[in-house]
Amino acid sequence: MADVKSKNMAPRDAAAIADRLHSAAIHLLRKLRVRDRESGVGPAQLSALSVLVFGGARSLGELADAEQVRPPTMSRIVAGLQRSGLVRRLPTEDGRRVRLEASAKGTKILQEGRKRRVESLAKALSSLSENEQKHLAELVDLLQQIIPKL
Amino acid sequence: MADVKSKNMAPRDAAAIADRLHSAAIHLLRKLRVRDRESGVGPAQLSALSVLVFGGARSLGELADAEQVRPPTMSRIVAGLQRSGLVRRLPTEDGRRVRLEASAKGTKILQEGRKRRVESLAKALSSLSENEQKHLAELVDLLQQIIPKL
DNA sequence: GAAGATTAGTTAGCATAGCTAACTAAATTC
DNA sequence: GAATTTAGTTAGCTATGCTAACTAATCTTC
Repeated sequence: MADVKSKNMAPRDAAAIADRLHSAAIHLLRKLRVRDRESGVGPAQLSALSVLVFGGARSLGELADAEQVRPPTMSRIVAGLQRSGLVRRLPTEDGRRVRLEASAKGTKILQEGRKRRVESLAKALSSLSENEQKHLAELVDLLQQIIPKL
Repeated sequence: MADVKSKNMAPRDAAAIADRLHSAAIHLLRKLRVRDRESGVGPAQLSALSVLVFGGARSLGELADAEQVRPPTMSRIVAGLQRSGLVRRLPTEDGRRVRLEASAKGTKILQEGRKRRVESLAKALSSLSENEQKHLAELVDLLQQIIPKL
């Protein structure tokens, strides 16, 4: 097919994509939540923990920025993580700041959750062709590229 | 040019994909939430309303299934929608069931939200190439295929 | 170096949303 | 007609989001 550069994304297609992407994200998370609940850690806590585990230690404000929530919200999320022994707070030279880092237990719990998600995803992916599976992997890159621009 | 990194999906990459998809969905929704808040309707209410607007009227239990939440949760979501005049409840032949349908106001609010999301998405998409934009639409197709299998 | 301004984080208080358990009311089954 | 099943609600818990207002530490400014 002579598909060409002139084929632009018509405005009405953008609307459909936006709606479907929105809806897909909501329902994807609802499904994954089922498995994540096995960890006994809430979704916001799990996501914040994942930043610390994969991205390294940082301050509360930095973590709030990374998670796109307000400081009071992150303050409570971290309090929960600390109460469960998944995160440690260490003092810094700047007496106002705290340094947050994942504990061994926190790292372990996160990796177990990761394993469960991979299981679920692998099962779901098995309904797609090899090609589609590889394609999906590439497409997640695109999603990650546009999120910071939203 | 600027083509997505073409790497194979080795088994160990499945973990990375699962994590990134999970994280991308979380952060996508956090971004969209900012715009959605302008509607004055919460995310769960907005999503349920969208099912009624685009999918048509149905019972509370059916709506709960579509949204993958428990009946008590949907009961409260619908109560909020009704309180705001976005949804109507009508009796059915089966006295236990209710028929839920979006009101004109509900439909209008949803479409305004859709417009805002499209604006945001279109802006973000503008940083991608033509080709990448088309690919993103395919990603949504794949996501919609795998979500029911999760 | 003290007064004031800024910055980091917490506390308080409100709303939404998720769950389970236990209830009411209607329909179906026996 | 009694018992069971089904649809939805109510009550009560937890987690997450917000803003406003606070404390404490640091930085600025004179």
